[in-house]
Amino acid sequence: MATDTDARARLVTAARELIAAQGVGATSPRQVLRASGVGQGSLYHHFPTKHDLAAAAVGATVDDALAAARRDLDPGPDADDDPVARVVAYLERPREALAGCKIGRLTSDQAVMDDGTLHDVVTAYFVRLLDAVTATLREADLPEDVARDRAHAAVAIVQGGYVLARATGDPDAMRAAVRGFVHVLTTGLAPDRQETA
Amino acid sequence: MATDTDARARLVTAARELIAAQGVGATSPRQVLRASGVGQGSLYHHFPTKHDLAAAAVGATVDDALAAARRDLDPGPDADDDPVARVVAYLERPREALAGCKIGRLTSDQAVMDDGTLHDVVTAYFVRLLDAVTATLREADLPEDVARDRAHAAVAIVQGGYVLARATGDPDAMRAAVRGFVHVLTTGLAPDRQETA
DNA sequence: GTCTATAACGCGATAGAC
DNA sequence: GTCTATCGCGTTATAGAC
Repeated sequence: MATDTDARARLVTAARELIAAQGVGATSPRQVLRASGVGQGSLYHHFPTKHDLAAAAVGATVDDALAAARRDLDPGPDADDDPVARVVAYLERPREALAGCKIGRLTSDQAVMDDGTLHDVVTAYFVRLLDAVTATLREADLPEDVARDRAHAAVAIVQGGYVLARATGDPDAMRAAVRGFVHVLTTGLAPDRQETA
Repeated sequence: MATDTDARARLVTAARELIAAQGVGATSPRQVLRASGVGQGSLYHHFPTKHDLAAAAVGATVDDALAAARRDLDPGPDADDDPVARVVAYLERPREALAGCKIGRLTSDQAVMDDGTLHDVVTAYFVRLLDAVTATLREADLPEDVARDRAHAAVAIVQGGYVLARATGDPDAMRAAVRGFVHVLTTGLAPDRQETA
């Protein structure tokens, strides 16, 4: 049992790292074999097709990412009480900007978009993330449609920040986008702070 | 000469469409051959390697995209005089959201990021786009650093909007992100319009 | 300048021994 | 459950005739 779990876990871990760096289409089962140190027959025993391996890897990454977002957004015991401050905390969380979003990047991966299962996993991640941000903003007494639009803007800033950082090769491009958005977001809600940051 | 230009042009046109839909890595010279209708020897005569073909295709796409952005942002004879209105026009320009950004998507394409020439072309596009938006916002008497941050936010909204639209399969996700940003952008600058849209 | 034929390689997947 | 060997295919690129 330990052997079983170990080989499987090592395969998934290696697949997650390779897929995060290269995408699903550009990651071959052979690369996963080399990185995990597992034999070829072993891989195809646990994961009959590349699809199965990719689904396990992407599913685990999505679960981790959603949990991280909820830690920023949910009102915890030692978390900030102000809902807008929690959204700002989500926006300003340190990220490996040059690596790109492990999930958002899959949006450009034909192997993912053409695979119903994988596409659904990516869709579910963003739907739940947008719902969580929207719910947080609703706590700030924003109307439903305004909260939804603002949530879309917040998530888009992070995703677009990744794109800008990778494109320019400068991690600060993402921080600049977040600063620009947070500035207009907070000055819009509190006119007394307008144009002072 | 007409034959020469024609075959070359057809190759580039076909390559642009395929690369826009699939990325560079997932687009094979064979696909370009089939789509363009030219022969194999012909392709390798005009473009000795896949790199050369991709560079010509991506370069042309970048040139077109920059020209389109400048039409929105530059103060033309019949364009809006208000610089912020011009940035809003850039943000709200109709886009094929579900197709993704032809250039931004290349940021997740390993074949592009690993190729110095292609990477440089993508970098140059975003640097010039950010400079153009920054310059436009500077006309609105914003300090340099605020204008730069806000320009990063504006471009990130578009790029992130593409990601959200593709991820959720809903073109309105991009429009929601733009609405959310434009709303806080304009209410932040004009307190009298605050929370009324 | 364009054609067909083919080389050399990596891919995803399978077979069958152990 | 893991191994090695191999299949059939698509890839990028080249060779050499026309």
